[in-house]
Amino acid sequence: MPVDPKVPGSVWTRPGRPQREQLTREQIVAAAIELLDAEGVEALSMRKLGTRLDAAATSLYRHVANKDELMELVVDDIYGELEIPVADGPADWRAAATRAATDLRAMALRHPWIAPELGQAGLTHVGPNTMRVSSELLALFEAAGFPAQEKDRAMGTLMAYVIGIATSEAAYLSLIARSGRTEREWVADQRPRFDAASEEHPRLREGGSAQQDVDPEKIRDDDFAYGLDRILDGLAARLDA
Amino acid sequence: MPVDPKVPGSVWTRPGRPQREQLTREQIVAAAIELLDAEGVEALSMRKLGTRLDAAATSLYRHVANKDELMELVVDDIYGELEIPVADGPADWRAAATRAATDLRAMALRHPWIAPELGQAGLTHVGPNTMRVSSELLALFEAAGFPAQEKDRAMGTLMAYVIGIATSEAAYLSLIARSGRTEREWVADQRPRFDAASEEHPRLREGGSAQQDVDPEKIRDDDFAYGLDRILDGLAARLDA
DNA sequence: GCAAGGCGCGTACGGTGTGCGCTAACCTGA
DNA sequence: TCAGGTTAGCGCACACCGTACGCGCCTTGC
Repeated sequence: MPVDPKVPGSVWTRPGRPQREQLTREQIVAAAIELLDAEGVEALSMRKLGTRLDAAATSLYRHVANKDELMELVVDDIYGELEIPVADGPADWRAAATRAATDLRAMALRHPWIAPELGQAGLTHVGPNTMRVSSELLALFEAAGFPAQEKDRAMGTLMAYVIGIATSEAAYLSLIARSGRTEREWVADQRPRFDAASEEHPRLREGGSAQQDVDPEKIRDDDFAYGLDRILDGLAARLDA
Repeated sequence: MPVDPKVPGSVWTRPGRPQREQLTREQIVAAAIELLDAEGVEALSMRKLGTRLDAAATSLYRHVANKDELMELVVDDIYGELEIPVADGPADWRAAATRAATDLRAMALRHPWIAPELGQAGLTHVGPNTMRVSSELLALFEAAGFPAQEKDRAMGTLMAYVIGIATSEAAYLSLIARSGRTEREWVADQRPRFDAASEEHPRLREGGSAQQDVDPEKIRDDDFAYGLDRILDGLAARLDA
């Protein structure tokens, strides 16, 4: 006696509201982000997303053209988390750029699945948040004193660095997360395998063994800061010339 | 009267050699690279790959644990295309680093599907070519004069930049390739849409409109070289200090 | 009160990665 | 030379995937 097949329109089964409140784009994007954060990019399927919203998979297509477009919306939504500082002039440019780059990396590590998508978002995604962030970053380099032909390149350099490093870190962290261990445990577990494999490439070992007892998360933070400083040094030198 | 179902062992149907020459890992990897170069990463399926090798999809699993492992092998194979120059000392370090970075970018643009994978190949992939390249790059930074604790970081900075920029470029070029136009045509086609979308972000337009008639490929080359020079400037400054 | 349009959904199609167990060919040792 | 064990290729099947299509309900505008 399945009641499921939806009896016509009995007032009793329909609680005033349309029984199934409207699906919205915002809802869908938000649920997709939840799912992505919780289970990663390969776990996101239209069916699972539908289930999470108490809807059929195909219902989503009324609000989103296809899965690729959904990912574009999702990426743009995440860009909304970013607040790019305003530089008042060359004096505080460097601090502002450091903060912007640090925030961008932090954003990518909060949502590790986003890193590979970030690279693709340059010219091809034109969502409002993506464009706002680009524009604000450009303003930052403009305030720094970069001439019109160079501010794009300077921004591109910084962005490429952050995206590159975040992609690597995110992949590494996802791997660890899937293994169910903490980062420290994982590093310790992998050492023998790593040592054995690097037997004929002794150079690969040196760096790591020196700081065997340092918190791996701090190492990553410091590595990022090191590269960022070098790049800002290089850009600053260009400004002075 | 289908002869297909493999008559027992008649000497006539079996031409001395085992009728179906052995599948090998190398063959599979080579065919996968062909397929990836020709049709991109989302077109690579075990079934298609099997067809290309006149084999059933499941036969591949005798030589490769799963698709992810296949991709690891493929990435390492591509790394084999790289030849990292040797730096004899601080004097020619910069030229060597420039060549290594340029070659790495060229490799990624020859095989656009590889860029997103590159980021993930850091610590998690330990193939022979990947490790050789890492080791040779480290040697390069060592010859430059970076102390032991810093050469890893210096290398990481450069690699992150190249991977970041190559990921963006590869995504952009793949998009264009799928559209069937040349890069120049595509850029021209997109301009109206781009202008409209950037109406409220005028800064986004400036950079592009100045060099409207320059070959877009040259622009990308120059942009890459610009960032590379800034980063090497920053690293060199560190060496001097 | 009625027509029209939007929306959710069931069904279905053509794909995907890959586990399982069969068969036939090969290699080994006696 | 032959028996036995090991291996490689394969057909089948399963559980999933993205998404096109068309039905029927509900809401809205008149």
